[in-house]
Amino acid sequence: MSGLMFQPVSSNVQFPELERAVLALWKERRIYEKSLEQRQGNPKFVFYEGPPTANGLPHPGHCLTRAIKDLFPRYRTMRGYLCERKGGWDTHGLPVEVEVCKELGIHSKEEIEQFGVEPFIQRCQQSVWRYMKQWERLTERLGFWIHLDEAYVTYHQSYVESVWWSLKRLFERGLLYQGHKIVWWWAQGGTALSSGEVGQGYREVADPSVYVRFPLVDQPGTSLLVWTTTPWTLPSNQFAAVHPDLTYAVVWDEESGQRLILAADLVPAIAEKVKRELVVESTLAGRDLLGRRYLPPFDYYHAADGDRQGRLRDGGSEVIAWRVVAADFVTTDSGSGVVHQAPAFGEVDFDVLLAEQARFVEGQGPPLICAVGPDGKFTDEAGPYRGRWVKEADKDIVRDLRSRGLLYHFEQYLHEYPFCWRAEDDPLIQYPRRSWFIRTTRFKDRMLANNRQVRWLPEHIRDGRFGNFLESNVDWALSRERYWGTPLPIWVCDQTGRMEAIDSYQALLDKPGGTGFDVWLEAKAGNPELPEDLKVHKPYIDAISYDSPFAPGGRMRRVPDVIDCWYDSGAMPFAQWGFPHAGRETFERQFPADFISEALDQTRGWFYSLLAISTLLFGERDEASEREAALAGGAGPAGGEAPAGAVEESAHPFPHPYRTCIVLGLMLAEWWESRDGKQRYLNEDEARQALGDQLVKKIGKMSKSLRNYRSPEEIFDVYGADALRWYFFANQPPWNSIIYSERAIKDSIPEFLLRLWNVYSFFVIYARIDGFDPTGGLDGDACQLDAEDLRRANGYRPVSERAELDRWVLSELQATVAESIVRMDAYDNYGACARLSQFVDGLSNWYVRRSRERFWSSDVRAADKQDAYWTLYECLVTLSKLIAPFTPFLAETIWQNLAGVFAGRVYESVHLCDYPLPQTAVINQELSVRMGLLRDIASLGRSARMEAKLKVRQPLAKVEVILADSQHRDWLEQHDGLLRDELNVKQIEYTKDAEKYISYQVQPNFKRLGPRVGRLMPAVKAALAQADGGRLLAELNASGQVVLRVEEQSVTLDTEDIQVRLEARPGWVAAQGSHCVVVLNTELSDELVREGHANDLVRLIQERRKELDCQFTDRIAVGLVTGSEALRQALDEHRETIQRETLARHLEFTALDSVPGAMLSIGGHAIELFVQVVP
RNA sequence: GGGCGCAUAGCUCAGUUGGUUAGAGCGCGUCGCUGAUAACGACGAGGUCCGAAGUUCGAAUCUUCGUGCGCCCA
Repeated sequence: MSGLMFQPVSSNVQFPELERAVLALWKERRIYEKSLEQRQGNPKFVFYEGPPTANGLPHPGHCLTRAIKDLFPRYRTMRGYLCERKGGWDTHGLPVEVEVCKELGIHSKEEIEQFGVEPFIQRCQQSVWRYMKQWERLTERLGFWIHLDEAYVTYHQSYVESVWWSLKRLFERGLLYQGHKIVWWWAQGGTALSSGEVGQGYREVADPSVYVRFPLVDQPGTSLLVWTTTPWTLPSNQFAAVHPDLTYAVVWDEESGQRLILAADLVPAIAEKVKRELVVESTLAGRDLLGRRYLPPFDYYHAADGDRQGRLRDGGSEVIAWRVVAADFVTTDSGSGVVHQAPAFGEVDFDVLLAEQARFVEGQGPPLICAVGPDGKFTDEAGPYRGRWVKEADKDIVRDLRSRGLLYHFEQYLHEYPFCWRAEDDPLIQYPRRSWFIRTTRFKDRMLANNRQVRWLPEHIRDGRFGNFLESNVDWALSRERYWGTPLPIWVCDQTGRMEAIDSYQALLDKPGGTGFDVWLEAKAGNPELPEDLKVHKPYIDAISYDSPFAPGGRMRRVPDVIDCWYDSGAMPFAQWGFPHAGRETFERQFPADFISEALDQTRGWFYSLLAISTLLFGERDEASEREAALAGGAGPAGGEAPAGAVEESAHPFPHPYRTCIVLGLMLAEWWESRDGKQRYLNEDEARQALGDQLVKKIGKMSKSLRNYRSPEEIFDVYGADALRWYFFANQPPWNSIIYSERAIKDSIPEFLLRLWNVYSFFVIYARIDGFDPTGGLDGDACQLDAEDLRRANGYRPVSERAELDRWVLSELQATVAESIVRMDAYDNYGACARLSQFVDGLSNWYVRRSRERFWSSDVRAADKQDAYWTLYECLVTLSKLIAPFTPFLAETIWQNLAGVFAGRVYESVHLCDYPLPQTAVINQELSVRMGLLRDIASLGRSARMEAKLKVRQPLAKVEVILADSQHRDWLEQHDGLLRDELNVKQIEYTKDAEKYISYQVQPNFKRLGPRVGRLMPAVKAALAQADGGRLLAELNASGQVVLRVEEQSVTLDTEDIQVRLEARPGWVAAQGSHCVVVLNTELSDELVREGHANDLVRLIQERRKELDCQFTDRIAVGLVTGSEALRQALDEHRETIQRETLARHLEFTALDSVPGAMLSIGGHAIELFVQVVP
């Protein structure tokens, strides 16, 4: 015996307090580290951390991600895998620059340059960690075990050089190229905006809406009628687009004396606009217009190139521009059905240009025309408009068109248009920028093949959102004209324009004639605090140049761009280890990931960047693609350098870089506000108090500015991390959108945590009273307190020798173990939680409830009592392991106490234990069914009592139970003690022939009969319903089958082909369930009534004990004064029971002088009750 | 405009391969229990399973169309 006792358990549990103690324990004993050390050499479970940006406060959504990211690694670790968890931080990108700009009170790139790129990126580097402490605190408090101190950081030199290596590989294989990209451009600031930023800046504005005539070259007097809302793009016009399948009309406009061509469907609308009749002369298909030449409204380019022809790839030649082309995006929703194309200022227009260029022999197609400079002002090529800000020139352009008779109609047009979110008076324009691209489109099929191997949860992501996204893949626009990011490692020869990629700082140092390294060295000398990692960043890296290998005297200088920070994050599988410059082995070991998880918004973010980069770099070998890649390499900008031989080494079979990906739903906020929306509350009660009924419940996006959610810290402090975790895991599959509802989080406490706590507390209270000691006889190492270990202890009897209830609950326990494993192996935390919850409910509301008396029994040594302790102990210890990945704090608290009595002979933390394996021999399916039936009967009995208004304290003489199926009857009869007790009746009778109480309704077993009788089903159903159920059953029981005549056919049914329902006949106090009917005998004898009175008194005394704050073991004296002789006799008759139940040493029918009495009533008789604690 | 998803009780959500009494929690009502109790438990009321059409002996579940909402893209 250890001599140790379980620590007393507070019934007033404060989970947050317990959790803080657990955190301290983990830290002090290095439990997380030990959980890894213990699994060294075991199979790997590879987890990748999707790097959060520490450039903002963590919010509740991050709690969900981090909770799920903790759950499965914890689970797998307990299952014996080695799951290393390396943290990571995403540190580059525009958001960081914006943060710093805010701090400096500046906006534009110009201002950044004035401030100085060097101090700017130094500030970016410092800014990144601003919220680090909060992130770390949240991570730890939530119980997310991950190595933060060894986290990868995307701006670190080793990380950047890994990224460089990968880009060099792509470059050398011809997969990195320069092209144009049409971006939303903030001309005043000289920068492109991300789609997120653009989305923030939409406002409704009035813009000109103009209908312009484009006269046809070969048909004087006839014009295309072209619509645009951006007149300033007209000088850069290159084409007019029609839909080939639309019908176009040639109309005669009397007033202008012109023929116009426009979509036939739009003729009435246009006629109404110009308020005159347009006579349709003829119609033609859009395709018939293709190739027709027109005169653009401005001839700045047309004057020189209007007749220029180019050779086509397919032979022949064509004019390069100013003709009608086909485009699918043309509709008749608005405009004229003929669309002005200025490829420089619209993405779809640009695609049209690319398609046109592709038709021509290289170099002979249409160039990109752009009469606007990056400052948003017209260039010299735009004649009189040169130097004018485009939006301001609109008016003059319209005036000009009108004066030349080209303007057909003008109006104002209200629409949403984006403005710069940092300078709200500045409209954005679409504008072409030189940009670097990764040729991902060439790998579309391989990405799709890779994607098909990934296990997506939910499954529809694979072929749905993500699959579709891959299908519509466009080349990855990689470069950013910004400052704080991984520099694009391309150096260009200033003589020949030829380029090469660099994969490390050392490679630069090794280059002949290298200069510019001193810029960094001087900066470092001036400020020794500067992190070494900054030397691979702008502006230091830009200073480095070296001798060109391509031309004598030429110098190699870096392109100015940095890269998209999504590329950084997608490179993490190898870059986190510095691969291939370092960490080769680790990378091979930790690739691919078994499991990743992020929210849905990462579909086009991290999920894509990971898959794309991985497929391009490590894709399966496939000869066709290799050939293609080699070919592309030949056409690449470096000019035909053969790819280095590294791909073959690192080809991996799909899927990679992740095998399983849980896509989490978005998290929504819940709040209440006044009808006018001015007052906002996070809590319904508060809202109700302030607003009365004038409140509106809102569910919507979380918003920092609305402050419509509570901070995670507050939730932790009030309810605890386990409550939040359980809410996340148990309330919905993780991919559903989830409402961050304080109420719901709070509710997860009584539903699960508190219920389990109460069972645990119950156990400890009695174990302490009775001195139950599991360590007795259990010498040596008790390991993790498995059944194997416990078996050796004194008083632990084989399960088969224990009471039915014990065998039942242990069977349920093992079934729960089995199912939890199946579910969790399938990443189904929701299903696992449901099963765990169901078990705890059974444990609390059936096992403990029905076992109470065993724990109260005064015979401490009795085997039955010992069995009860062992059973409950095993359930709780096993549960603490089962719930450990879900609610690690509660699990640890329970383990520390229940296993703590072994003082050093068991694992020091539940998180070092193995996840339990099911003892299948203990699972008893039949017992489970039978106990279920028993509980059903109990429930029906209570229902019937309720209906008859007979409270449970009033004993009844008898209930009768009629079963639809007699299969389990014998067993039920033998085990009716539980039921008698639960229903408080003297006798339970299973009536065989019960036609007195019920009628039988026979229904077909649809599932079984469906395939056999098919169309006859309704007739069979009717025939069965009409038949005399009792006779039918009797026949079936006698002969095993029955023949039915239905629609001239005979159908033979056996016992399995039917389902019997029972219906209680009216006139009885009864309740019917699907399998049985319970009938109550409501006759009350005097004797029963007297017993009821005694029960009433017991309850009154217990209540009094509680008021007096009695200890569970306190003995009392009871005094009773009543004027009713009948009541006095009744109580006297049961005095033994009363005294036993209430631990009353004395019970006298006199007042106790030393304490005040309480005036009460039993069965309508007044009684005064005195209770006093006695020593 | 396209893609994906969602729509089930007053609220938040489950619902296995289609099988005939559609579930849980909260809230509400009634009652009970209290020697586990910031409690807990039982019982009850509460459903056109968004609408329409179809497939089928049978549809919340499968198909098509529509409506509304959300997300992503244009």
